Amino acid sequence: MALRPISRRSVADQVFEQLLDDVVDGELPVGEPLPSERRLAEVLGISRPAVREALQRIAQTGLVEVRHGGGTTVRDYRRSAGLDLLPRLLVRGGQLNAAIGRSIIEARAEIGPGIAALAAERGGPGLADSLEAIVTRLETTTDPVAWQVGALDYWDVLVDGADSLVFRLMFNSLRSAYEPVVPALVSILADEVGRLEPYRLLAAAIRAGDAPTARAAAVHVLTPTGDALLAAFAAMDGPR
Amino acid sequence: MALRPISRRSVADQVFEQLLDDVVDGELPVGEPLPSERRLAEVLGISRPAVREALQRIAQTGLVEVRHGGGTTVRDYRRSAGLDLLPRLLVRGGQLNAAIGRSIIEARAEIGPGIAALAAERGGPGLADSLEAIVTRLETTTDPVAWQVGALDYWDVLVDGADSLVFRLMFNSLRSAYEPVVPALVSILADEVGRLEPYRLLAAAIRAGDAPTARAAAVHVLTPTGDALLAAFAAMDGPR
DNA sequence: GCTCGGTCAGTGGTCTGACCACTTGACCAT
DNA sequence: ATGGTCAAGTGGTCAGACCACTGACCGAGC
Repeated sequence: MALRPISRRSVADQVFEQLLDDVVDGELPVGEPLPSERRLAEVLGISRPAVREALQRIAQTGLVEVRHGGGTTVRDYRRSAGLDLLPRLLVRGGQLNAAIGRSIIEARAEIGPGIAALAAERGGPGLADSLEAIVTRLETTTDPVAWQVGALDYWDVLVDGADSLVFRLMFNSLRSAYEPVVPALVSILADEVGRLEPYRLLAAAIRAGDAPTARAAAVHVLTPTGDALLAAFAAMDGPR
Repeated sequence: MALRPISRRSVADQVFEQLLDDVVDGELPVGEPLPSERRLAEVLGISRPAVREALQRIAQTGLVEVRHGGGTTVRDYRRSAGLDLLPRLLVRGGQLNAAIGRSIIEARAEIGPGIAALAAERGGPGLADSLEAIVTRLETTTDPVAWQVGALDYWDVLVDGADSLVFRLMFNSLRSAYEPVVPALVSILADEVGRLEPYRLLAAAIRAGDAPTARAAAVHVLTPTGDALLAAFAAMDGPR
């Protein structure tokens, strides 16, 4: 008997997601005033506090602007939203958005080497030890999903070593977008599972404190999976 | 007569900021359960819905975890918060945090050239036109704050040209952290105002569709101000 | 002695209905 | 044209109540 956990979204959660979708899909055009809180509560058949909680969260995300006495208006999320929105954009309605995925891979390819270089300058041998410990753990990991998550842990440690809060927060945002879709992507990445050599080389460069080499090694860590994913996303998009 | 707009924070806003500060400062240790909503409402002398709105926003930011029936616990914001937290970290209690500032400059130096390269590949002459229009506008700008904001507009357009949603959202987060502190930093950047040549060269590389040159040009755009700010931040930190 | 299944206090989730504070626009007096 | 007044509609806040859930406790049963 294979039971699945019951999902029990709170009312405010559902309103939040519904509003988010409507804004991102453009069903609520930019500049458009939202229905009043009372009206939303009435239409949705819920209480006003529930509407407000959802609305405040939407505002926190930068998708709408709430003005006391002046109504609530839709903002252009491309201009006003932050990176925290990314997870919700990558997968919406259970579907994975290929264009967003492509963008993530591009950004990762650009940022990853920089993180590796900083980590090489600041990490020291202790960091290299931690990285190699993860590589050793990956050696005995056969489940491909667990392997990918382990690779994320490798980067997690690396980002810590870079000692840069901005990169840390960026990584958090990217990770929380990427991690949930790993199971869906794992078949694409099957060939990469077990390729530990690039990770070892990167750890060695970190140990040596050699930033340029670390930068180059990071490229070799990222490129194979990046290319595989880009190809898959291109296929998903279909011939345009 | 120089009038300043009246700031009129809502109750929920104040609770939000107070909780955020307490979490970031570590006054509420990670893993610690928060007081219950009822208790918070009582202690703060406000209603429970107001507490809840603040709490939901804090949870949206990733600083706490709320479990139905199980209380609310503090999370490690370095692991769970996203880049949206950055503006609130850079300036807190009216004070500018030098370590965060340094981190922002580092990240900008790493990401900016990548954006320029992508923009060169994808932008085309139209993008170069827009960029040069901004440069022309900057020529006649004497107010240093306005000049810095104009420079941000330049990057805004450039990011659009890169056609990457991830970089777009990153830029939004960085900009909303940086822009509010421009007035405070403008004296440090006084020497840079009017240095338009790097911006012109970058626009030219974009027009030529020459990604490597654009990347190098971006470095020359970013380095002078970056170095000046890093020096200033180091001075703020004092001799360690 | 151990596990299982209730029980219950405390927590977050939701609702109702009321009032306050603010913005907006129309209208009016100056 | 300017500024004052007012009413309608909006978001902000409050109080109190009830529902749904978690976690710890505890006794019955093996």
